Amino acid sequence: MEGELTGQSPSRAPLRATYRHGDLRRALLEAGIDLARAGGPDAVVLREATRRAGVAPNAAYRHFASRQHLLEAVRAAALAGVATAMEKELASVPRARRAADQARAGLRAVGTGYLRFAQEETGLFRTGFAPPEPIALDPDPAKAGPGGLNPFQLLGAALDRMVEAGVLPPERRPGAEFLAWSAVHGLALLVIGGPLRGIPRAQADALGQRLLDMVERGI
Amino acid sequence: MEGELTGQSPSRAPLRATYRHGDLRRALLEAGIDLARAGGPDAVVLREATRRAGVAPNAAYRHFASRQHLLEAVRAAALAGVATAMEKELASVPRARRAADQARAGLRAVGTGYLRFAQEETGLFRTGFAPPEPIALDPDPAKAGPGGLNPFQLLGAALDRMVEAGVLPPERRPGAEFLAWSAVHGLALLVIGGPLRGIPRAQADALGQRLLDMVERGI
DNA sequence: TGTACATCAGTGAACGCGCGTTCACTGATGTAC
DNA sequence: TGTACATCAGTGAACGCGCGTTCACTGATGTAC
Repeated sequence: MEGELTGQSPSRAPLRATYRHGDLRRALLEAGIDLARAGGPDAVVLREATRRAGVAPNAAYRHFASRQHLLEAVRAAALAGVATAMEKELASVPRARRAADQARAGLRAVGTGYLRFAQEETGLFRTGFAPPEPIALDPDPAKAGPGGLNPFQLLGAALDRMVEAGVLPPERRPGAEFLAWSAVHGLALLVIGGPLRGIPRAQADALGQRLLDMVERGI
Repeated sequence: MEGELTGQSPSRAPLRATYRHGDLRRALLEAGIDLARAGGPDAVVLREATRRAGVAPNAAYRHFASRQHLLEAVRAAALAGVATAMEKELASVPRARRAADQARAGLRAVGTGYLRFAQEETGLFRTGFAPPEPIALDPDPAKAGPGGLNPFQLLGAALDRMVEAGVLPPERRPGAEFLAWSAVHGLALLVIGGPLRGIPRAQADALGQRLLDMVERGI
């Protein structure tokens, strides 16, 4: 190996002054996230992650039992990113006079955050929701945003608030998250990899709002 | 190579009496479809297709310029399958008295066919709509059902009939296919690879109908 | 009807690829005395 | 405060894998004469 401990490794590895890395787990995870960001789930490659961390390929096994485990950690981070985008959108909702308007705006914000993340972080989004592995949205904190809720929980909470505000009849509440989620998820995919790929951002956003109109009216 | 020309090749290759195969292109395409059916797009592997056709690996290059071209042909077949499922559902719609009901039932049928195909032919569905390649729904006849229309065109036609029947205001028609498609596409993915994976068929169908209610009401 | 020949579908062997993963190891670290 | 030692994070080399693809070839077919 050229570059020994202190030298530069072949590809964009950070300098390292010591034999020990210091925080290899984090470094690998972050390399994995970068890879996913740029190329989606298939781009999350163990060897490349170790290369970027400036470490031998097998060093990864001190921190992840297999490539699959690294990928899982990256997916959790991606979902946390979705949650964070939703929370950000929620936080920017202006305070409404009527509770009904407030609740509706909340659901919109959740959907908008989801769509925004899909568009701005396509690779991560695809990694978070990559088939064929099932999407597991358990309450794992690794999948949550700063507020502690994961994307699915944020959506559920928004719907709960709609029921409380009297905008959504309680008998329609059960399962409603799947209807809303379906619509938004589908549009996200059509925009990032479907026939709508590459349409101007403004147009995509307009379509997103129209879709949210449909959900609000039809749910 | 064991088995020479007339013998059996290693894995499930059909007997072959002659040096020439006869219809290798079709055989490879069908092997590719079987592979996609069982394992999605990544399972469409050139070497395995040739194995199944009982032919040397490089023989494929007489008929497909590369693995990508074979995959493209398989994807077209998958989309044609979606169109066929839609047409089948459309054909089973009972004749309604009012044009409005008829038009609404048509849109429902299109959506139902789509969801049914996703559930019954998951691997092919995923192949048809696999990222990261963009979904290209041009009027290629290879992507059409027996009626000559591809899935996107069938959806558009159903929406046109809704406008004619006065169920959908004409000013809402432009872009409406993307709203409807988003909802149905999203649900399909949640059911085949998402948190709804593995729910009982009846329940999935019920959710599908509820989703179509939402679309009908909200579009 | 028979023969020579061009065509081109399929053969057989080989390539380089990067991957995930295993092995026996080495050397930095922090802790117990 | 100094030293011996256990721990275990990272090393270096190697593996087998199946893949897509290229090469120079061979032999079945149909066509022109």
